[in-house]
Amino acid sequence: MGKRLAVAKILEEIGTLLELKGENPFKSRAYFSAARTVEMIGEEELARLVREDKLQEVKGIGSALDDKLKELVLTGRLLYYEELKTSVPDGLLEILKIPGLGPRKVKVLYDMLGITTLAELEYACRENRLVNLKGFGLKTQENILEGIEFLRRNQGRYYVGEARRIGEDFIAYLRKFPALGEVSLAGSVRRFREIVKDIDIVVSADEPDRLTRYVADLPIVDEVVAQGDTKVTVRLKAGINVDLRAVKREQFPYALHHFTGSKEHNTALRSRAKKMGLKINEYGLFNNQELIVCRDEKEFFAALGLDWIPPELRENNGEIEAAELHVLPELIKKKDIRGIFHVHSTYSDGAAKLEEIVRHCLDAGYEYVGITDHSQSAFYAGGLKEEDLKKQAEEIDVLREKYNGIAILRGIESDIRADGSLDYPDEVLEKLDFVIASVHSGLFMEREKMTARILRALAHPFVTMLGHPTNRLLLGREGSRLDLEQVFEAARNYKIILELNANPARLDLDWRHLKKIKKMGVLVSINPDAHRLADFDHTGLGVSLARKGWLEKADVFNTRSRAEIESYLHNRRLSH
DNA sequence: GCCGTTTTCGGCCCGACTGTTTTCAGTCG
Repeated sequence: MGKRLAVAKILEEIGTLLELKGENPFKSRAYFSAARTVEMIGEEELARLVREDKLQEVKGIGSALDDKLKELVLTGRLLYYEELKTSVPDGLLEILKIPGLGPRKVKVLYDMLGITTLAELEYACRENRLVNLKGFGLKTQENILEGIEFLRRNQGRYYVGEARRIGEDFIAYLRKFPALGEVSLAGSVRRFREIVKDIDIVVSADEPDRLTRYVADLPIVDEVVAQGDTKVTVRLKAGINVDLRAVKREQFPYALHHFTGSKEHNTALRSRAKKMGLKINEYGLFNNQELIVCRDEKEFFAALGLDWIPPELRENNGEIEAAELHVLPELIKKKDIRGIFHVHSTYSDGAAKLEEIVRHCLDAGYEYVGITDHSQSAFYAGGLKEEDLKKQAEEIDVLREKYNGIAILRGIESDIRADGSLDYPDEVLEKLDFVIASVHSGLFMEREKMTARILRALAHPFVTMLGHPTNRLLLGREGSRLDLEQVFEAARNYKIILELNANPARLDLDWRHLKKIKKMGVLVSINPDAHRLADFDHTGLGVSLARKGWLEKADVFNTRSRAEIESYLHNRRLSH
C-alpha cells in the first residue's frame, strides 16, 4: 500500500543506504542520530519547527539535514532519498538483517557476486560461492545460511514483559553458580523498551571465565552462539537470545551502566566524561590511568556530576541535562496506583465475574475499581444492550452494599462509531460514573477522518477517558493514522483523561508522547484493560512505561484517592 | 553530516568476539 513512510524511518533508511554504499560512517551516524531525534520529538513538533524555521536549534541537525527535513515535511518527498534508494537494490536491506552481516560484507556480496536478494544469497551459499571471497570463509557461509533460516522462522522480536520473565528465570539459574556476585538485567529490558530482541544480563563473579562455561551448559540453553572469557551469547530454548557479560566485582557498576545503554545515552555520557578529562568504558571510569572508584551506579553518576538516572530514562532524551541540574522527575511507582479503571467482566468478553473482580481488587489493596464492559455495537465482544447494562447496575448495587471497603464504579467502554458518535443515548450514559471511549473497528480510515472521529467523541459531554488512543498492536499492526497533536489539545480543552493501556501488546499511548502530554497538563490513567484476573498485573508494566515517559505520581489519574476521584468524576458531571 | 571553553577543520565512544587472517576487518552492542 502507498503508505507514506514516517520521517524517522526515512532518515534511518538513508543512514543504512549510505553504509551500504560505503560512505563516511560518521555521515550515516548523523542520519541515525537525526532519526532518533525525530522519533523523540514527534512529527507534529517537527512540522512546527519547520514552520518556524527553528530546526537547526535542535542538536544534531545542521544545515544539510535542515534542508532535507524541510523538503520532506513540506512536500512529503525527499529527492535525495529517492535517488539514493534507486541506487541500491531493495533486497540488500533484507540481507542486512542477517546476524553477522553488516554493510561492508553485504557490499562485497553485491559487488563481487551481484547478490541482491535473500534467495540469491541462499543459492550462492549452497553453491559454495562465498568461501573464496576476501573476508569470508566456510564458517561465514554456514552462519549466513543459519541466519537466513532464523530470519524466516522468527521475526526475532519480543514483548518486553515476556523477555523480562524469561530473563528472571535465567537469573534464577545464575544464582545457583557458586561465588556469584551481583547480577542484573541490563540493556533494553532494563530500560523497558516495549519491544526487545534479546536479553542482556550483567553479572560479577570471581572467575568470569568459569561462569561463562557454566552458562553454556544450562538446561534452558539451546545453543551457544558465541563464547569468550567475559561474554557469552546463548539462544534459549524459548527462542530468544541472552547476552551475558561477566566482570570482576569491582567492575560491576561500570559494566551495568555500560550494558544498560542506550547507545545514545552512553555516547552522550562518554562525550561528557571526555570534556571533564575522564574516560568511560565498561570496566571503569578513569582519570588518566587511574580508576575512580564507584561502588554503585549512583556513585558512578555522581562522579560525573549527575544525579542517578533511572534506567527507563536513559534514551538521551534530556535525562543527562536534567540530572546535571538536579531536576530529574520523581517517577511514579507501582505502589502509587490506588485504583483501577478499564476492567471487563463476564457481562461482555471478560473471564471473571463481577464479584471476583471486586474481591481481587480488595485483596490487592485498591480503593476503587471501574467496571467497563463493551458497548452494544461491539457485538464481536458481547457488548451490552441497554437492558444488560441495567441488570449489571443492579448487581453492582448489591455488591456495593456487600463490599463497602472499595468503590465500585459503573462505567462502559463505549465504541466510537465511524462518525464519532457513541452507541448509547445520552440518558443511558448520564447514569454511569464514567465512560471510556475507544475505537475498535474501522481502524484504517484516512487521517483527517479518523482525527475528526475521535475529536467528536472527545467533545461528548459524558466521555471521561480515551481508550487505547492509536489502536496499535505491537508486533501486529500499526496504529491508526491520526493527528495526535489535535487529540492532545482536545483532551486538554475537554479535560479528557488519556489512557495508557497497559496490555503488553498495546502499551498505547506510546511512552514517547507522555512527556509532552504531561507538559500540557493532560492526565493519564494507567489501565490494565483486564479480561481476566491475571491481567491486573499489566498495571505494573504500564507504570514502567509511564516512568519511561517521565510521568510522576501527580500526572496519573489513578494515583488519586477514592475521595479525590469520586469528587473529580462528580464535578465533571456537574460541569455539563 | 554535525560541531566548537584548544577548533570553521578535523575530529566524531569504545571494546569483545568471530572468522578470517598471519596482524586485522567487520560486526555487534
